[in-house]
Amino acid sequence: MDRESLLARSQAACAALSADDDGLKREVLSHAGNRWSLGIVHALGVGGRLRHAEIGRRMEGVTQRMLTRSLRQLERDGLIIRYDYQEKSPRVEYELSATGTALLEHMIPLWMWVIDNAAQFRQSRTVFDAGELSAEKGLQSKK
Amino acid sequence: MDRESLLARSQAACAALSADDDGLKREVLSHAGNRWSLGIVHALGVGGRLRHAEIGRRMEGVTQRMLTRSLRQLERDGLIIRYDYQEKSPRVEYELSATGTALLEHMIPLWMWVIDNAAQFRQSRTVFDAGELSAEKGLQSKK
DNA sequence: CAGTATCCTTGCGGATACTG
DNA sequence: CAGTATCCGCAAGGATACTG
Repeated sequence: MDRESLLARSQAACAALSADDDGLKREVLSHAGNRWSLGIVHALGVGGRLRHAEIGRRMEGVTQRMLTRSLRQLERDGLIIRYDYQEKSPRVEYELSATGTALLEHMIPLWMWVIDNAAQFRQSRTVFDAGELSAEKGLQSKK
Repeated sequence: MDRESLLARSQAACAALSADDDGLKREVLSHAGNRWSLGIVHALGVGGRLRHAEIGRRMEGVTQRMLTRSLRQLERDGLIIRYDYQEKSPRVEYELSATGTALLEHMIPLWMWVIDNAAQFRQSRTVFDAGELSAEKGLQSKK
């Protein structure tokens, strides 16, 4: 693709967006970026209404604490709804809210593209501090 | 919106996505979630090709260190391109790559929706540990 | 100007134990 | 089962000073 059309396209892309909203976007991203949030939304999107433990079962590696935390956060964000049956052997279910569903839907085109371009991202990991000082010195033993 | 169509829509939304890709999605999110990355991509989307300092000027509050870090990360991710003019009074410019532009474009519909639904997100901040123990006790003095 | 080099704070995320 | 309550490590992010 040539530079010019590239520039034109990206500017067109941004025409509708103001920098003022960056904070807002980052906030949304941080919600989804909360390590488990995205998986939970996805699980609820597929599974409908699920119990706490069932969600946990679908998410390899999550601890109870982080699951509860993430669910609470998502609830506060208005993305999911919590149903507490008030039974004495606890029974709580979660479900995507209308907002949560809409968010999920609006992410689809992005994910589709991401998956198609997976190769672009696979190799790069957040390195940051490492490599800052040793980029070509051969890696020092980590420990 | 009634529950049933909601469920149907969310399931349709997920039909194309497998859980296996969640790691990948989170990786992409984490790139964009790097506090400044999104703003940089946005700035470059609007501004075209910009110098280091010019980007810094457009991003209220960023430190040199974080700016350089984020730029390097984005470069490693293949989202931006770095042009070093090798002049003795340093002159470096950055520009969105084809991949970066495409990513930006694919995010537009999402941001449009987010902005329209800003009210949903404005109030909720990541609280996590705070409020875990005091949700309704009245907030304790922070500091 | 465009970075490095250091040092430091914050808080996310994990491990584990306990409870109604 | 669905949480709380603690404790902890580590990486992100910031502040500041210095350099080619």
